Amino acid sequence: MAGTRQFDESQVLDAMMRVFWEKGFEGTSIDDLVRATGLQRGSLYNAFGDKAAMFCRALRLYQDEVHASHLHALRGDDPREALTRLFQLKLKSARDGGQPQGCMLSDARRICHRLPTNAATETKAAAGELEEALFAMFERARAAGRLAATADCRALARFYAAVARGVTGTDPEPLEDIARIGVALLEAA
Amino acid sequence: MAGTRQFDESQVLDAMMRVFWEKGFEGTSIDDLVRATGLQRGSLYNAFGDKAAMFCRALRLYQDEVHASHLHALRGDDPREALTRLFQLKLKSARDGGQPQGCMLSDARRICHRLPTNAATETKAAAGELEEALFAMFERARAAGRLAATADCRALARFYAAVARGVTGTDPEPLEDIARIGVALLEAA
DNA sequence: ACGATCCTTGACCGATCGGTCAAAATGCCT
DNA sequence: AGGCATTTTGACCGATCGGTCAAGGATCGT
Repeated sequence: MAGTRQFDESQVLDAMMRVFWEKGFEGTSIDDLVRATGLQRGSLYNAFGDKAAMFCRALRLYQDEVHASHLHALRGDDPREALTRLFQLKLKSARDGGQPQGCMLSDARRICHRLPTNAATETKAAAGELEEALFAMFERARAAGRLAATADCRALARFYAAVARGVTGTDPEPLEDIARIGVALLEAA
Repeated sequence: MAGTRQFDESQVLDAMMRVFWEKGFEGTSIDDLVRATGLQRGSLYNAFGDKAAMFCRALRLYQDEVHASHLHALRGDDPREALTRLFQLKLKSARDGGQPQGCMLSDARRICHRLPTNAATETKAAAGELEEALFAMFERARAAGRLAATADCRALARFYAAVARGVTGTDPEPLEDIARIGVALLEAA
């Protein structure tokens, strides 16, 4: 029963991410993780370090899986299509129902003083990535003539980043409305 | 040193609200509240009940102070003015710096299963109040001819409620941009 | 085959958690 | 003045917290 790793690390990380995502850092106990992963206490500590390190690894997975797909949706220079793709992603995950309703990043920001310093700065940076991706997309759109030359790309990016933050945990039906309005209002800009 | 209340309940509630607001329900210990209020453990329990009850009282204060002012901003039938007032409130509290950056309601929703059932439903209801206030305001605006007759008030309300949720914790400068865009885009609807 | 190395297991640690309680102290009512 | 009700106080409770560790078993290199 020992000598070599008895578990798939990525599966374990996925289980940990779900727990942290759903219950938050403070609300998650090591025993919660033991139950969710099927591993024993000591194995968890041996593999990852301490609770903060476990959270960091789970957070990175969260960013890679959830966040990265959002950034990818904002490719291209057509703002209407890009925003539609972004909202479609949100809608899909809202309909799935499988995932928790909160946002791990917002929880991470609240408790970042209890994390290693590099993770804290990394978290802050990640929180701004969506705005940057939106900004870059809007600038491409303006250069391509799909957006008025006078459009304030920075302000638009900040605005739609706020919308994206605000829809986390929203039910599918209201989310459809929000997506429709979000795209429709863009036409005016 | 006893026999009659030695403290001002509203002051104590205000202190408790700040702690819960900043650290969240799970992240707040009774000792935190003891330190913040200056009261002793037993006095807190004698006055309020248990931790969940303390949180409920603090949450109600939060709703009355913070939430109610937002609802009040949405009076009248001029959507541009109403939204401007709403954003101005957010901007003011962002500049104050005195208040924590998170949203107590979102924390409350996460841990509502640990609260008395009535508080849980009350919390869910409160979370929808802003949307309802926006909806009513947009309907008044449409009736007054300040909004296109074809405007989807429900969808607009849901959209701006998402924006309002999304700006919590945002710095003043980006918030100004968001407010400007939010009002400007409305003109198009 | 054998020692070095690594992983697993479950008991265990001190600290802190939310919550309780009896005793002391005070104010109120008659 | 005197009994009653209420608040304050600080010690105390069992449960749970995050974290550690020695013992035992399995694998690998030689």
